[in-house]
Amino acid sequence: MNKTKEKIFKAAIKTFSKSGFYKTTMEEIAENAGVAKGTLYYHFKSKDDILEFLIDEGIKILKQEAIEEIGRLNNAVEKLRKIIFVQTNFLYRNHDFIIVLLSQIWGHGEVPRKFREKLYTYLELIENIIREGKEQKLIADCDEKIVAAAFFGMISSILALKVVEDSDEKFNPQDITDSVFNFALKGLQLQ
Amino acid sequence: MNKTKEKIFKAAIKTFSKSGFYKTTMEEIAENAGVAKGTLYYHFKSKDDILEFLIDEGIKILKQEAIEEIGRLNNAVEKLRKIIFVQTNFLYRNHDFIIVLLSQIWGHGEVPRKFREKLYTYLELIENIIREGKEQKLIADCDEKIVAAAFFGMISSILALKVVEDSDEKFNPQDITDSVFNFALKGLQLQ
Amino acid sequence: MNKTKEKIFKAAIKTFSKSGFYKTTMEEIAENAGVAKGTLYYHFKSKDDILEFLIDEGIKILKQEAIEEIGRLNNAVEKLRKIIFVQTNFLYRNHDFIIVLLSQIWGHGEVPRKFREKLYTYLELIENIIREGKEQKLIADCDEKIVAAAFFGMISSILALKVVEDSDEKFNPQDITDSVFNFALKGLQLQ
Amino acid sequence: MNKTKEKIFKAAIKTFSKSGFYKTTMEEIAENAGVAKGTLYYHFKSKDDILEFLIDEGIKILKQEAIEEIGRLNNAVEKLRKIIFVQTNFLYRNHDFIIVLLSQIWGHGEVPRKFREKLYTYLELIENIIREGKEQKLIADCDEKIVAAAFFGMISSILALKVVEDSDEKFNPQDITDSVFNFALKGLQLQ
DNA sequence: TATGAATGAGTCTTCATTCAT
DNA sequence: AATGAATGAAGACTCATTCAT
Repeated sequence: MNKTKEKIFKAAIKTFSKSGFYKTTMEEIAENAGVAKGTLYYHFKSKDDILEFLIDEGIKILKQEAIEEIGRLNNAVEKLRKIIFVQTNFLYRNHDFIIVLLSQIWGHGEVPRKFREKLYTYLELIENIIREGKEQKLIADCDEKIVAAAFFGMISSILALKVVEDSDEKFNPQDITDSVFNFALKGLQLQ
Repeated sequence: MNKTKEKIFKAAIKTFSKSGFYKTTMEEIAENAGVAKGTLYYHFKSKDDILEFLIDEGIKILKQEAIEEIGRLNNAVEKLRKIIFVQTNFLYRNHDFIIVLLSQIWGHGEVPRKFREKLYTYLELIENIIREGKEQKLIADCDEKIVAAAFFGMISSILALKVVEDSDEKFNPQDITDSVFNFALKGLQLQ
Repeated sequence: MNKTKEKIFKAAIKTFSKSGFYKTTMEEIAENAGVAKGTLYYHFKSKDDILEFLIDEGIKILKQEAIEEIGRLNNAVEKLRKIIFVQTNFLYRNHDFIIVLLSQIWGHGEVPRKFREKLYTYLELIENIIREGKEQKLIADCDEKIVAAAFFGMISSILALKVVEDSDEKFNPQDITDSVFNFALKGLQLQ
Repeated sequence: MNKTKEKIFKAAIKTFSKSGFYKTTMEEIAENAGVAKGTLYYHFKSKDDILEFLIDEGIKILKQEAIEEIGRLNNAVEKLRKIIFVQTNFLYRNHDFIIVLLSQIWGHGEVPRKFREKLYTYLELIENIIREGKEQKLIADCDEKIVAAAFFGMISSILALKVVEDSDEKFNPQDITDSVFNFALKGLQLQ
């Protein structure tokens, strides 16, 4: 990704998350990127194309980070803790990305469907860990697909609802990871 | 809500969930409702107004159902199980609503913020139950806000991702409720 | 064709012939028609659609006039004289139309091809007369298709080149008809 | 005309005739010429300039060929036959040129007017021959301007309508010349 | 209550042209 | 001589909204 394209990329994420995809105009993106409107079209086919590129790129990076961190571990439970941290941390650093993503993946249309497909490639990582954990007798019987969806939705909601709202100082990736890990692994119920 | 207004209301939910709020035109809503475009403006101030009405109505009903079901119970854990069921069941019956909601609540803008405020009135129900459970020594120490957000995101994601995608016959509200309840209360880890 | 559509129709012909199809803006057409830009799109799908409608309509009228006038006659040579007059007269009254038509029918593209197809339905009238004349032993052996194309091109050129250029008072439909008829029937050569 | 300029020239004719002047982009011309977009501007002032150059060049060559061929003859009727052949043959070899020309010379605008002026210098050749023929008592009384326009329109139409459409094997310059000559000199009417 | 023709502000997109290299 | 990234003016088109009937 060359210099100009990256400026556009960053401006687009910021602007989409601030105003939403549809209320964002190409004019605005160009302004925020410090280039002329026509330049956007030199680097991207269309406004839709910017969105797709942005979601592609985001999920790709999230997946890469997850794969790298998980690779070194053997224990499925430890992998889960790690993946919670990676996702939390990534969304914490890129909360604009998660806002854009969450605004675009729902619905019956062709576009949200396409974006969900991309997301699934990430969810599969989680599913695999769950499956592994069940084989290792570390994780209880459950439907991996449901659990993967639950993980994604849980973390994203927490981050998107919270990050957007308050800027609570104690609201940091490590604390959230701990909360979510406890919740997800041990459950809420006192034994 | 009179007959015509209800026709519009239903057409709007269906159309928003199918094409998204922005790609949906007033023309389309009118067509699907079987009325003329002008009629929409007799019953609603604007397109935004239809959306707001629709989200208001949805959250109001979800809350009502939850309050009714929970009212009879004392045990916080049972209340949680119930609320999982109510939300699952509601979203199962009204998956178009959750699609619309999930597409609109994220972002820094004034509109998503307004909708989040409405959602919070529902999340508070969950927070209260958690708090109650902690007092009853049934539920472990945790951050209620985070847990409420987690519950909402978890269930919504499962429903929105699944319902839209496959039409798995065994994918029914009761099974999902059980899965989610087990997951949330006992955690994934084998003891 | 209702009142508004007709206003647009007339403004479009005038504007296209003055500035050419591509240099004409929808704004201009709207101004000349005395309506708002959006109104154009209420009555026509697109700028291309206006052009197509206009060419359809023009050729339809030209054909109707020709058929009406020819119907009463039996002699193929008289029919030819009549058709020369009809075409000359029509183009004289609608010189803006012929300018638009002649600017659009050439080329390998899909659009000019479509317009030529429409024109052919008129040229067939001429071909039939030629064929008839040959059967009646009034007209010499020749290729009808070539002659029909020649007739059309000859008359159109004269009208388009002349009408546009000078406003010669003696330049009237009847005189041109006589010239063309003499030229076409008797040829240039002195016997 | 150097090598690069000629590549551009040829690419331009081909592309203009294929897509029309307005739908043709500088990008396309550059691609078809195998050069970069900027290079077009090294050799031509603008897109309009390419068009003008191309029409200038075409008419210049047509005129040159006509003058050369006619020069050797004395008889006006033979000159006419020759000029029909030259024009037919030229347009047959350069049908892309005639398509471009015919698409650009009509209309009230400044540009088509300018191109018509260029065309007139060719039409004058025909007018002169007619005038000469009348003096030689070989050609009947007629309006030279009208006849010249008729000749041009007739031949161009035949070529442009036919050449573009079918690739009839018997459709060759010599046969067309014969048809047109017979038609123009002796007329259609059986004596 | 309901209609639908008309509106015009707002946007995406195209593309000829420029210019530093 | 040639390149191609960058520009921004211009234009087609959309669509929420209005209003006379």
